[in-house]
Amino acid sequence: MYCLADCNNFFVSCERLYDPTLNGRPVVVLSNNDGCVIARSNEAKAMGIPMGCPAFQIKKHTGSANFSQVVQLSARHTLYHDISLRIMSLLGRNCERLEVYSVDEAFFQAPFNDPAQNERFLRDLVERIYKYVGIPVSIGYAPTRTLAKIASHIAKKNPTTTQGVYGLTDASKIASALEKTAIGDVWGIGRRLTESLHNRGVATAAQFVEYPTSLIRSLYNITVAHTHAELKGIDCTAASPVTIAHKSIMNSRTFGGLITSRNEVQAAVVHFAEHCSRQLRREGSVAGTVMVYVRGDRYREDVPFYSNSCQLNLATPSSSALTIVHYALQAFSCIFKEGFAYRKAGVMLLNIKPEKTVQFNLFDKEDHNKQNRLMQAIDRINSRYATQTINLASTSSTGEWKPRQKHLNDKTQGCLHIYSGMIASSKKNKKNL
DNA sequence: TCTGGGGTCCTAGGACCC
DNA sequence: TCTGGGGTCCTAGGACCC
Repeated sequence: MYCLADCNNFFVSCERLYDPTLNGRPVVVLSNNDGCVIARSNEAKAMGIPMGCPAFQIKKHTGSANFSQVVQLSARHTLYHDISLRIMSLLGRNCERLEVYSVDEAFFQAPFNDPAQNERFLRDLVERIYKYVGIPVSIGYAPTRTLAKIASHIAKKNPTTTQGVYGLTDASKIASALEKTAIGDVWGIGRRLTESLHNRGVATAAQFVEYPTSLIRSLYNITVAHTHAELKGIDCTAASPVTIAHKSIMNSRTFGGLITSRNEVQAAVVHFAEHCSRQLRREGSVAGTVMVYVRGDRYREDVPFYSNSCQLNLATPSSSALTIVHYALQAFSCIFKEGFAYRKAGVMLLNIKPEKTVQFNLFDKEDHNKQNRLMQAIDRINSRYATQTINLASTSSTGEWKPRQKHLNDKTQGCLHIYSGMIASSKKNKKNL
């Protein structure tokens, strides 16, 4: 049996943890640059604010009377990440074969064969997460991951009857859940597939399951066939590895405004490249390819649009910031054109492999070791003091490219310091967790 | 005025090989 | 008139996820 633990309205719940005045109010958290809605409280959902809605369109959905009630907050991803780590580590200590799927979701195996025992164990888990971390969580369990997803939705939508835990444990429960699940709400069925299935008269998960497997396979691809099988209770993901190394690492931002200065866009690219290389080192990997892209504003019709990307292969795979930045700058100079206004840029690392598996030749090896020691020293200093204590000289800029964050919550400013204190003090209670 | 960021997997089609 | 067949590898683009 697969269990799925899913945090309720995660980013909003994190904000409420440090600012209880947000409880009971319609709250939305906005993406970088305060662009789109990426999390909503139940109250905000009830007002009809859709996920991904551009911030300036919120009013259209709520009406002007309700709009004044809505609290908009700029995202604080560092905080959310830290809270996520606490939840995941609590789950890891209590559950078998934990697979962290995203910042607010994780799969694990149900510990018992008996449904009543599982139910008790999972309810206790939900209570403990709320007690020790303060975040409400829903847990669903079922024979496959896709069904566990549906079960967790049911738990989330019916908190009073389920107390946050719901199991699809027998055929009749599964059949009734599939009938009530719209096809577009099934994990793996997105907008395009929903449209296509609607055209074939398939509106619910139950109708989808009725479709013959051979027909699904001939009309769609293997991924859709897997989703189809999983809804029937056939596990298609058992062979997937528990720990998954990244195959690509990306860092990019939409700028706070339109930028024409070469220096400023270049500073952003250097910043992204450094950030990517830091993550690469954390994972003990090296990259063989660096890709850089720049683009204008796709929504503005009054300024000429330009978009381009360049990919370069490294002579020897590396994780050194010096090397990655060097190649990123080379790629950047191939695609940057004066006379255009830029709105976004990004760096992507590809051909990633574990450092241990790479063969260096004698001369590379020496250089590699030298740079490695330098990077380790810089990483140590930055992790001890602050991320930007030491950085490359080429990153200095006026910061014009940095995204806007107009809606940071004053009450959660500095909460990371409080938070570190909580972690330290919680160590005393470790055996209770 | 204002429209995010970071990933994965699959497929079709082209290039190339014998 | 008739212009192979089978295989691999790579890439771009589409679709999906949170």
